[in-house]
Parts: sequence; structure tokens; C-alpha cells
Amino acid sequence: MPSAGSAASSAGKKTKRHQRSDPNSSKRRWTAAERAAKGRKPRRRGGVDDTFDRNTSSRERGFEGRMTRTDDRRDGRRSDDRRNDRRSDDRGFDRGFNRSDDRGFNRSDDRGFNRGNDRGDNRGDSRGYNRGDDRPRNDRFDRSGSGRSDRPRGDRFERPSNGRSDRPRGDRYDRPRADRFDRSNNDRSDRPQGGRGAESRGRRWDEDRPAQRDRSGDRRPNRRDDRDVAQRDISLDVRADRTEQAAPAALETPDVNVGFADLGVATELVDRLAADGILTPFPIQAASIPDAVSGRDVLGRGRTGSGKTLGFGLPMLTRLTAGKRRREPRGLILLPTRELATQVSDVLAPLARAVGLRTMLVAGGMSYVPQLKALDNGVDIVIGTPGRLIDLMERGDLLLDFVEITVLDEADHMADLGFLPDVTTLLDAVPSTGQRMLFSATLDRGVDRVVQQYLHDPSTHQVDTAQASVDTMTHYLLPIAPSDKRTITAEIANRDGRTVIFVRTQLGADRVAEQLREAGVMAGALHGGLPQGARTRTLEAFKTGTLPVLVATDVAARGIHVDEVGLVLQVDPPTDPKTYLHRSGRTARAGQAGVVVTLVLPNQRRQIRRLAQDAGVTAVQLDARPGDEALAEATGSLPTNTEPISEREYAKVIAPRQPKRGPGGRGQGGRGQGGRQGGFGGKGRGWNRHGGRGPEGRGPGARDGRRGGDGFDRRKSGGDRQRATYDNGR
DNA sequence: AAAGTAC
Repeated sequence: MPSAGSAASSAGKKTKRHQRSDPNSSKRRWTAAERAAKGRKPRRRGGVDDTFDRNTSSRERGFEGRMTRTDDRRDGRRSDDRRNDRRSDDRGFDRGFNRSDDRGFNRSDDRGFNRGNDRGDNRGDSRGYNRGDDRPRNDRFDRSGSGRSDRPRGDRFERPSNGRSDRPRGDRYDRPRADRFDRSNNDRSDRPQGGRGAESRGRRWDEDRPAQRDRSGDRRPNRRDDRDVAQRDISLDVRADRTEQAAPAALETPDVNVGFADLGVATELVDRLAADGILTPFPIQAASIPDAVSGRDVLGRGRTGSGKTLGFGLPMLTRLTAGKRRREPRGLILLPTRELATQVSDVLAPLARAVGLRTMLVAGGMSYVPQLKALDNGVDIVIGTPGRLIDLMERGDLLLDFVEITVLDEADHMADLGFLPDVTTLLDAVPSTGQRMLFSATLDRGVDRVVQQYLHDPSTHQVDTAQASVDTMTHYLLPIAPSDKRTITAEIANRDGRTVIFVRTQLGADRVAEQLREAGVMAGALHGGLPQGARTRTLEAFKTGTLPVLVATDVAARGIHVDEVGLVLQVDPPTDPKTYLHRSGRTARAGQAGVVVTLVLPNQRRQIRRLAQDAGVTAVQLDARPGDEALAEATGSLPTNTEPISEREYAKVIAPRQPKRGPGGRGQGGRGQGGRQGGFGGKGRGWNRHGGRGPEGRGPGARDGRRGGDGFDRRKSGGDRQRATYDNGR
């Protein structure tokens, strides 16, 4: 259907085609970046002969976009291609449908409840930082179908499809069309079959699942007739987990007395691991590595901190070492947050180096320069977050056509509504013949759709229940009066050792952190609304211990590993059981003990109790008021009668490498004039690729600290807004 | 709600 989108996208098409200066120069990407930097419109779309790639970018590839795309094909393929059908399906009605379906899991009543509660507290907040939230409701709702249409700038920049028109397209566009377009139907028979027969090794995705009523009656038949992964009733949700526990046979108990070499890991890697004292594979590794090394698609679940990174990293490295080198990336690892991407990158980079493979961290908020340079020089494995990956892809700087292995870490989260469009875009950009692996501590049926569309006969490995280490973790529900919230939070935070506090919103994080500092507790906020530099420094300070208390949104809920976090405090309840598990998984790592405390306002009782239940944890109710001995016993809380921590003191902790800034560094002034101190490419990309060094090695310091005051000053300026919100307001 | 690109 010749949609409006199509018409719009063809406007002014040919005019500038010839403008592409020097399309084959490797520098062209700079033009793209510069353009963006100058806030100029991106290049025009390509001419009439454009393939759909350029006509429809992820950004405008909503429902209509997809239709357009189908019709725009010039490869003679029919527009009723099943996959396109499926996709429009996915994004429209069906999506909404499934969403409600999720509710059984997420507890619709809880949600409504929750929302009602917290809304007053936060709604104004998120507006402040999240651009464009005041759009009409249905506009936002539409998002399910339009990927990024909610981005305020999207239309203005309409960058999406343009990036590509100026890139050298030799390799890309000259490839046989079938290869490019037929992905959907590709039966992947050409992919490595090794290990396929090892069916017994893992449970089938839907094995011993009762066939569920087929809700997809309105859909065309599953396009992969050859596999039976179609059932939507996937077992791996948190609740089903308890069932599994009851029947332990469902879980694997791999022999951990094997070495990595026995699992098929490349010798150089084994040696490298041994040098680091890593000799024995963790269960999830022992279970999934053999299949993964054989090239098979894998679904892996191991609880938080169980070594999933190596679980997919080692097989990837092993396979890519054996394969033929080329300039373009052959491995792709997707993660939901920058910090997590960085962490994975930091873990895998040295291993990759050991086998002569190059990794690159590609995430937002960081300078383009190293990323572009690395891509230009050639990279074997790209590790990153969806946004920047797509960005570079659209600019034409990242070509995923040769990716052989793709990993989705925190896969269930990546399959969330908010992420799925981007993830889909990336998975679509990767050859369908490749290997795919999905990992998460809470791998549930939410990934079902992804599995159906992008995995081939996956083997499932779950060596652990989703529950965090039950024995080493103590869960408390702490009923409090709203008026006690602030004090009790401060007392708990004032304990010895590292503490992570979770809140629901960005502003909430800022606010709680600030209140804690006012109460004399050194605490810092971590959330996605901060400049990357601030995020990095805060997390770093927390890791090194100079910052004992981290107040975070769920940006830190998953994957982030910090040693010796003794307590997790949930000031705002998690939105769902999975979040409960991930948040609590920040503590009790490596066999250590950990305490999880969840504050419970009177009107949250039922909701939270059920949440904990669904998460499969046994929570003890703790009845205590501020200052009580019982509180101190359970949490190590200490009264807070200390002096408030000044902004200056705090700034020192967060930006220790930037002592030089004078008084100007504070308040509004600091921001206005000091913001570009480093003179390096603009805004807060404080932190370089890891390639050079890890976070701790951010040597130059100057660069990183150049915006020292920025993030915080900005938050400061939001003070009015903060004050305008009610504190314990319900 | 937050997270994910950028200006």
C-alpha cells in the first residue's frame, strides 16, 4: 500500500543525489557526523532506484513503513511475503494483543494500582527530562508500531533513511538480492549443522509444554514449519520456574568437573582464562558452551552473576577465531544499557585479544571517533546498545551483513516493547544464516516472538532457577508510614558497606540521592538522564568504594556487577517480578550474603507481597520504625546525625580527577561556560571505548572530567521541579 | 517508567 509514509519519503528525492560528495571516501562518514553536529538536515534520500533500505529506516519504519517497504521492493518478490505480513502483524494489533497477554505475568491489577500510586509522584518529573512526553496519548500508543516515532527530533531530522544514501554501496548493494531480501524465508539450511542432533542436550523450547490454544488463528501459519518453537506458552517465565523447581529434573546439572577445553573452547582462550585463575566453568557455561561452539542457536538462563557473559563470549570467540577474518564484524552482542555493554566489553576484550580478535564497544553517549575509527580499521566483534548501533548502521558506518553470530544478552528485556523494534531492526540487518544466542537470568516467554522469528531449532539451557541465590539472600518487606520514608531510607543507606537503592524514576533517583547527602550520607544518582560522563564516573566511584551508596533507576537493575554490595534497598517497588529478581541480584554475588529490603507504603502492601511471591522469594516482614534496633539488626542501619554533604564534597567523589575547576564550576555558571571545557566533540561523551582501557583507566582524565559539574549542575537547576513534587506523596 | 541515537 502506497502509504503516506512512502509519499513523504520520496519527497525531494532526486534533487540532491549528486550532491553526495565523494561517496567512496572513507571520510564521508564525517560529513554525516558533522551534519548532525551542526543540526543540519541529513542527506536526502536516495533516488528512485533506491532499495527499500533507504526508503525505510527503522525510525520511520512503522506499520506504514513496513507496508511501504513491501511495496517498494524491486526485487520482484511479492509483497505478501510472509514475514512482512508477520511484521505488520507484530506491530499492530497483534502486539497490543500480546501485551495484554503478558499481563497474566505482570499482573494487570498490580500495574494499575501501582500506576495510580506513583503517578502523582513522578509524572511531572519524567516530563522534565524525557522529551516530548506530553504528546497525546494515542501518539505514544502508536509507538508500538512506529518504532521511534516518539522521538521528538525524529521528524525534524528525519535522519533515518538518509544516512545511507551517501555510502559506498558496492559490497552491500551488489550482493545478490535474494540474499538481502529473502532473509525472512531463508531456511538457513546453509548454516552449520553441527550439533544439531544433540537434541537431548537441552530441552526444547516448548518441550513438555501443553499446547496452548492458538491465539494466532488470525495469523498466517508459522513460517517455520520445520520447527516447533511456535507455542507461545513458553515455560520460562518466573512463575513457571517454581514448577520447575518442584521438578528438578527439568534443570540441568552439568558436570562441572570439566575444563573449558573439554567444552570445545579454543586453547588460547583456555590458557588465557587459566592465567586469570579461571579454570572451572560455571554450570551455565558447562551446559551451553558445547552447543554454542557447535554453532547451534542457544537459549540460556542462569541466575544473576552466574557467568553468562563467558557462556556466550567464549563460544563466539572460539568460532570466530576459527573463521576467516574480514574487516566487517562477524560477531554482534546486544545489551540493554551502556554500562552493561561496557562491562561485557571489558570482560571479553582481553580474551579477544588473546586470540587476535578485535572487539569494539558501540554505545551511545560516547564519542563517535573511536568507534568510527575502529570500524574503519576493522572489527571482529561489536558489543553495544541498539541505539548507537542502528545509528552507525544508518550512517553507513556499520555493516552487519557479515555477522555470523548474534547474541542478545538480557534477552527478555531486549524483547520488551520498548526495545523490540530496535532489536528487530538489528536482527533483520544480520544474515539469517547466522547463529543466534539469547541469554538472561529471567528468560521468559517474552522472547517467544524473537525465538520464533530469528532462532533456528535452539537448544535451551537452564541450569538454575531464576531465583537469586536463595540461601545467601535475605528479603525483607518493610512497611513504613509515608512520613518515615525519607528517614528510614537515610538510616539504611547510612550502613557500612556498599548499598544500591532502586527508585522508579530518574528524578526520584536525583531526589533521593540529594536527600541522602543532605542527611550526611554520601550517595550518587545513576540514571539514563545523566550525561554519559556522569554515569560513568558515578558508577566508577561506586565500584572503587568512594561512593558507598548508589541511587539508581532500573538502568542498574540488570547485569551490572559490583563486588560487595551488601544491601539492595527498593524505595520504589519494582514493576514486575523479574525486575525484583534483577535488582536483588546486585547483591549476594559470588556466594556472599546479601540483604534485600523493600519499602512498603500502606497502599502497596498487597501489590508488593504478591510481587515478591511471584518472584519466588520468601520475604520476611520487618516491623520497625526509624531508629529501631530491629532495623539496625536486619539492615545494619545507622542513625544519621551527620552534617550534610556539600555539593563540593560530592563533586570531588564523582569527579576526582578534576580538582582544577574554580568556583565557576558550580551552579548555573558552571554549566554555561564550563560545559565544553575539554573542547572535545561536544557533549558528555566522557568515556571512551574500552579499547584503550577500562573505566578505571580513563587516563586522560581531563577529558572525562571536563564536564565535571555538568550533570549535577543540571540536576540542580531542576531543583525547583523537584521541590514541586511531593516527597513522600503517597 | 526506564532504557535505547542525537541535536
